[in-house]
Amino acid sequence: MKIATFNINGIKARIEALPEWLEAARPDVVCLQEIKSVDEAFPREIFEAMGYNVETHGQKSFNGVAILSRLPLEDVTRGLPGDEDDPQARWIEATVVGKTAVRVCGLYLPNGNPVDFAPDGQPVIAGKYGYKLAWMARMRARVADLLTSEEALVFCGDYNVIPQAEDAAKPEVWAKDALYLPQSREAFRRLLNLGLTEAFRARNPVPGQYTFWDYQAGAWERNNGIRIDHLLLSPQAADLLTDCQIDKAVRGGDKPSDHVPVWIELDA
DNA sequence: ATGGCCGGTGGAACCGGA
Repeated sequence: MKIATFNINGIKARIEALPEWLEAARPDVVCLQEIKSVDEAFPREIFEAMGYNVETHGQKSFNGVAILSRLPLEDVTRGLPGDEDDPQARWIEATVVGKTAVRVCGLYLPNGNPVDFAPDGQPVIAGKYGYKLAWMARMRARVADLLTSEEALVFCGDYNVIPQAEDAAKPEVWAKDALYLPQSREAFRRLLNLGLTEAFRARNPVPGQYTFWDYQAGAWERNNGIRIDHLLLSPQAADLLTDCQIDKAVRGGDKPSDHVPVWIELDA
């Protein structure tokens, strides 16, 4: 079972590039982030015609996540538990019914910038950065809850976290950024410490592998990237992991997203 | 990580992104 994550930065803008990649990569399941569309406006027919079941959790203008799957999807839920008043569409779950059932959670973790700093140099945990860290705490609670089921779990998406220095071409410039602050990286490690395996790092112990290159300042041409799109696996899913790759070439295609797909192969 | 972009909104600038 091939499961991918892809921040498409707008479904309307990627209406050609996304089907092209699906045709070439043929994932069984793909979690999309930043669909930037309400559910009613998502062009589901295009993907249904390609054999995918389509489940969306969108909103107007920003954010929005979706799951496309060639295999049946069951028990679809929308929204990250822990704050019923959160209007931002950043979380969707579904159980993929293959040889082995896999619970797939697609997520678009808040960016968190800009960050304010106190006179002592510490980041102020408020505003957008406060929302990011609170969201990560909510996610941790949801992950812990799901782990009690002992099923194969995949948490994939745009985490907006650079885990380590080797995951950025120029780590020094990110020192005061919400994607790389110690508090963000600690919260990411706290997720891993629940017992999750970060699929790419588990299989590729090489630095300088990125999933995002900014549109500005020739970042792609200079390979000035960061690795922020991740797939985290429960022990039951990690036992089935046979491969994990970044589809870097997608960034060099026509009208690309600023992110590229990352995928795993599970023996499931 | 900014000189340099892009997408969405709404019909011109502006916000949000990372």
